[in-house]
Amino acid sequence: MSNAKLYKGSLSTIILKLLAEGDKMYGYEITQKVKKMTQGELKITEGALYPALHKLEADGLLDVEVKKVDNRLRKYYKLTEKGTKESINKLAELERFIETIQGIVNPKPSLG
Amino acid sequence: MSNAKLYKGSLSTIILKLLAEGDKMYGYEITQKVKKMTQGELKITEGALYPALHKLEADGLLDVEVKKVDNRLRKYYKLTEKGTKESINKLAELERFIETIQGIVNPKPSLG
DNA sequence: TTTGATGCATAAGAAAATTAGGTATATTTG
DNA sequence: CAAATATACCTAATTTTCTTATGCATCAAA
Repeated sequence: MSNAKLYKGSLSTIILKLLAEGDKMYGYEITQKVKKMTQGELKITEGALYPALHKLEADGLLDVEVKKVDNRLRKYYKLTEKGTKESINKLAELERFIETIQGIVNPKPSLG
Repeated sequence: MSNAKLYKGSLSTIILKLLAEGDKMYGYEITQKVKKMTQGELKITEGALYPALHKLEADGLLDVEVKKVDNRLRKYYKLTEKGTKESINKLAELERFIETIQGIVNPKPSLG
C-alpha cells in the first residue's frame, strides 16, 4: 500500500486539508480519496493512517463519530475548531516548505 | 540550528543537488549555502547532515577529500559517477513528490 | 469457496530526523 | 585580554513517523 517515500511529516497535514474541505470522512475513505486524487501516486498505508488519526484526535484537532453502515463500522472524523485553525497553519507551513525546496531545486542565480 | 520541520527524506536529495552543480563542497559549507539559498528558512542541523554525508559516501555516491585550510580540517565531497546518476533520479522523484502534494493541496475539481 | 474489497486496529522494526552533547581552531567584540 | 561567536568536524540518545506484517470482521464477486 505504499509508494512515495518522501511524504514523511506531511500526512497529518494532508488529513487536515481533506477534512477542511467540509465533509466528515472515515479512514478508509481518506486512503481512497488520496489514491484517486494522486492517480495512485500516493497510497497511504493503514499503519500510518490510523495512528495519525488517533493522534490528531488526542490532540483535540478531530472529533469522532462512529456509525454503522451496511453492518460495518465507520469512524467519521471532522475538524474541531482547534483543528480548523491548525489546518490553516499546517497548510501554510507545507506550502512554504514547497517553496523553500523549489528554491533549492530550481534556484535563482542571484542566491545560488 | 533547525527551523522548517517538513523536509524529512529530502536531505540527501538536497545534498546531491548541490553537488551536482559542479563544485566539491564541505559539510559546513553546505549548511551555509542552504541557509542562504532559503533565506534562513531551512537550517540543516549537523546531527542530520554528517550522518547523511557518511551514508552517501558509504553508498558510493560521494567521494571525500580531506584538506587543511587555515589550520582547520575540511572534508570536501563530490559526486561519484553513481552519485551523478542518483542525483538525477532523486531530483525527479522529489519533483514528482511536489506535484503529487500540490495535487492534494491545490486539487483540480475533477479529481477532488 | 475463496479472493478481494471494505473497515477497523496494533506491534515490531527501520529510517531519518532532533536534541544535546563533545573536540578544536580562529576571529571578533566588549 | 577574556569571552563569545564563527568555523569545522563528530556521535549518542531519543523521538517522530513511517513500513511491514499482522489480526479481526463483513460483504460482494469470481
